[in-house]
Parts: sequence; C-alpha cells; structure tokens
Amino acid sequence: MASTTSPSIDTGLATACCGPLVATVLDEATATELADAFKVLADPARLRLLSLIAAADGGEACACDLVEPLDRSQPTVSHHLSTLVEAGFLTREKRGRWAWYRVDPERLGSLASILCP
Amino acid sequence: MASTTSPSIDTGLATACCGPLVATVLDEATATELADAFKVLADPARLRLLSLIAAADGGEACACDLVEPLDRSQPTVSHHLSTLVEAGFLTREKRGRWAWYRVDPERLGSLASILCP
DNA sequence: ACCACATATCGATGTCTGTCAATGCTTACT
DNA sequence: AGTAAGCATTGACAGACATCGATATGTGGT
Repeated sequence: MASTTSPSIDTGLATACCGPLVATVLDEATATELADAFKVLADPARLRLLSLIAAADGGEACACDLVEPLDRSQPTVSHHLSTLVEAGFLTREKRGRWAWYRVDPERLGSLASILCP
Repeated sequence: MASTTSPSIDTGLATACCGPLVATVLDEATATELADAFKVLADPARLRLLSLIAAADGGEACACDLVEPLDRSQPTVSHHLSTLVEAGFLTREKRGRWAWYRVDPERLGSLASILCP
C-alpha cells in the first residue's frame, strides 16, 4: 500500500512533478528522503547562503565573501556550504585557492513542485 | 544591510510570491521564520501525515485513522498533528470526540513559491 | 453517575545538529 | 623553499527534538 503512481523515484524528487505530496500517499522511505531535503533547508544560515549566492553577481559567489555577511565562523560557513552541495542545492567549483558556489535552480524547483497544489 | 524589498512580512510567507529566496537577500529574522516552516516539513512522520490527510476521502481525515498507518504511538501522532496545525499546514476541527484534520493548500503553496525560480 | 473511548499533555530519554577553536591541506606568490 | 591565504576537517559541547509510557481531559453511551 501507499505507492499509487510514481514508478521509481531515485532522489525521490527529480521525477516528481506537481503535488505528489497531496496526490499520493508517501511511503516511509520516500518521506524520509523528502524530509532529509527539507532538513537541509530548515536552517536560517543555509537559507541565507542560498539567498546570498543566488543574488550575487553572475549567480555565483566566493566562499570568502560569505563568511562576513552570515555572521558565523569560517568553519561553520564551510560546513553549511558542504551540506548544501551534498544535498544538491549548490555546486562547488574550485578556482585557484577560492571556492565558487552556484545555486542549482532545478533542485529547488523539484522540491517546490512537491508542495504545489 | 540585508533587507532589500519586503516591507513587512507577518508569517514571512503569505505576502511572498515566487522566488524571494533567489531574488533578494534574506535577513536573519526572515530566514529564521522560513527555516522554522521548513523544519516542520523536515520530518517523515509529518510529511506522511500531510500526505495521508490530503489523499483522504473528502480531503479530511480523523486522527484515529492516522495512528496505525503512521506506525507510531498515539501521543507521537497527536504531537505531530499539533505541530502541523500550529505551523498552519493543517486545520483542526473537533467533532464529538474525534478530531478532523484538513490540509491548508495555500500554506503549502506559499512555501513552494519561495523556492520556485 | 459510571464507563469506555478518543485525544491531548507531561516527563524522561536518546539522538541529532549547529556552533566554535584548533588544526590540516592546498594553492599562489616571492 | 618558504610563507601567507583560503578552505576543509576534527573534536567537543550545548541545545533542540522525535519518541514513548503514563496520565489527564473531554465526550458519548448506558
């Protein structure tokens, strides 16, 4: 019981399109995956990082420019950035001794489509 | 610094429409509000409750019918339901000795619009 | 009035996580 | 080579939270 449509969900989000949360009954495994994704967004520091990077010039930002506006220690910022990258919300590109981050809009969109009616 | 547009945000979500996360830089207070909302969704039990209720006949479900499919104790289910109600994702209506719950689609939509590009 | 049932609340507990200081690693510059 | 800068990793700790058993509250039936 539980699974209605959705043939196979890898990340549980990529193939989903508009309303699986309200259209079908989530099984425990899928719900856990989804919850893990929301858990990454459930932190003010990480939300502000996404916001800072998305609003940055060229859509990308250097880690060195994120520590001060976030008002947290450098290790903490680095930790949050790694969390966001691992969850697929950010991509990291190392250029020289700097690390540049970009937001993955598709990843955000896939999560948004889960909630929309 | 930080606040760009957004004159006043009560719930931090209601007035928002499509992409404030990527369009403006969130200040710490707004980010905390948003994070709190995501925190409520960042739990498999609560996601499944939303799913179960939304998929239920008539769009509403009795608490008594949610304990078993959720595979958690009655106090735990009650606690999660209260959390969802307090966060605005569910509405509770007590009829006799039963409590009936409904999903608030607007609340979900407002959160979704935050993520969409 | 009493009893059975549905739900909410309380107290306790184990686990998870956000944070920082200290340290390590890599890259560029001289 | 040596040095400095940017970033990641480690270890530690405090606070938050999901969960449960026990109990309280409230409602309907007999």
